[in-house]
Amino acid sequence: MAVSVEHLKTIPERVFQQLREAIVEGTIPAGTKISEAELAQTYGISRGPLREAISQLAAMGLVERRANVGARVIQMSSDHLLDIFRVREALEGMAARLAAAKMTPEQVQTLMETLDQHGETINEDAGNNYFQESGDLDFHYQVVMGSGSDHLIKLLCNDLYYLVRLYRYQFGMRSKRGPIAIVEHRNIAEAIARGDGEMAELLMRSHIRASRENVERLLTQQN
Amino acid sequence: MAVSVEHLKTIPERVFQQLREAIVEGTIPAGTKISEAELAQTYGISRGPLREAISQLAAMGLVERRANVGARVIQMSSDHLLDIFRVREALEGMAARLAAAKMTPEQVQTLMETLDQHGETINEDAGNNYFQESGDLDFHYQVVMGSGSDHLIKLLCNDLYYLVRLYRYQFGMRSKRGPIAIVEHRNIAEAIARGDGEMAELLMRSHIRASRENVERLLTQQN
DNA sequence: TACAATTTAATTGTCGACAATTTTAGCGGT
DNA sequence: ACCGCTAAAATTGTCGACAATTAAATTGTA
Repeated sequence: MAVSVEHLKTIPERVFQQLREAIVEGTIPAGTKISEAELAQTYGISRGPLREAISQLAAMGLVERRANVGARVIQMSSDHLLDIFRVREALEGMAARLAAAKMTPEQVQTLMETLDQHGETINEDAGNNYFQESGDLDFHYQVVMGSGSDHLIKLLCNDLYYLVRLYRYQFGMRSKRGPIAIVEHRNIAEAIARGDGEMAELLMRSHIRASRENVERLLTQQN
Repeated sequence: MAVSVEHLKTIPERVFQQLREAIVEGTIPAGTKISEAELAQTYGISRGPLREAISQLAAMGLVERRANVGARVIQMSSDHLLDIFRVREALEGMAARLAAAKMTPEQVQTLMETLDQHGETINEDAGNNYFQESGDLDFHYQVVMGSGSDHLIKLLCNDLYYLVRLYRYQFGMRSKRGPIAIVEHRNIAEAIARGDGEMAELLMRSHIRASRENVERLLTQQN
């Protein structure tokens, strides 16, 4: 997932992004203690900027910080995970509604092409969950961007989606909902394309709810 | 609005809260440049901890920060304000739905008593918007807490509600929806009390949407 | 050996000084 | 008087060292 990088002017920003990626990708495993001295040396910087980066990570919920003790990479509980789905259902439902009203024809066109591509990918390679999951976020990302809401974009694209990626790594569950999700995506996109915000929200919420219920099933049968 | 204060152990936390309150209350007016040197001297601290506090303010959207330039208190645009309402509609709708399922009888009891009190206050003193507005947030606060969702609580109570308070100061509009809002609050509370999550969400969203449309009207006729 | 208290070590929190960047002030030319 | 350029001042970014707190190790005792 390429992230626009143009202005990593300041050290905290750059280190924040690097740490965020390392945590999400699992390079720094869940529960790991974030040692300031160690990381400062690793990145060749002072502890000041590093602390600011850690604060940002704490603010978005990727690490938990306790005064005079330090920060640890969060390890997600089932409750925490299901909670995220509920917030996504609310926010992305609204995003879909707004996208139906505000997306430009070009954006809709791009969205459709993305879906076509996902459909092919899944046929060619039914077992590969990587592209599947990555593609899933791609779709949601585009819808949120299409909503034109700065707050929704910030909350979802800058915060929640990283938690989603983290959970996918930590729980590592293969969903098998891929083909169904593709169809649901297409239905949502068509509602957006015809400007039916009400329906777009309904379908998006239903889509995320189904995803949550699926995860809920996997969690209960696995414990 | 009393905030639990038990552990303002570290300087950044304490200063963050103080600055947040000063900004929301208008003590530091909109658009004001946040001078690090000046504030550090004012609070009698070093610039390090102060910068962390400013980062937190930037993360929650109360100030805007630019590298090598500094931070300024945000001045809310109409678009920004309406955007907040849409996010609130989505999040608080979900909060009400969850609250209907998870609120304890004691919490419901407290909620009802709060509403009784608001009703009296408004009758005694129909023109006083202070208690009205303050009471409004009180109600929403209790519902969100009742949802039991850590994420919703964080997003709404720790972030968005401060922006709401800020906008109420910056725009300073007297809504006159007070009596109507009270009735809407009561309907929402009753839906929650009887465990009807679907209806609670519907009513909450309708309530916030009405509030937004009212603000929208005031904005267009005033410009 | 197990446990508790005390001392030691390691880690986080805070500070003051220096470096880099931006903004302001001053100057000369047209 | 106005505009562009240069230099100075002010502000933010970064660093290294010290203080305060917490976690670990050691010792003493039952």
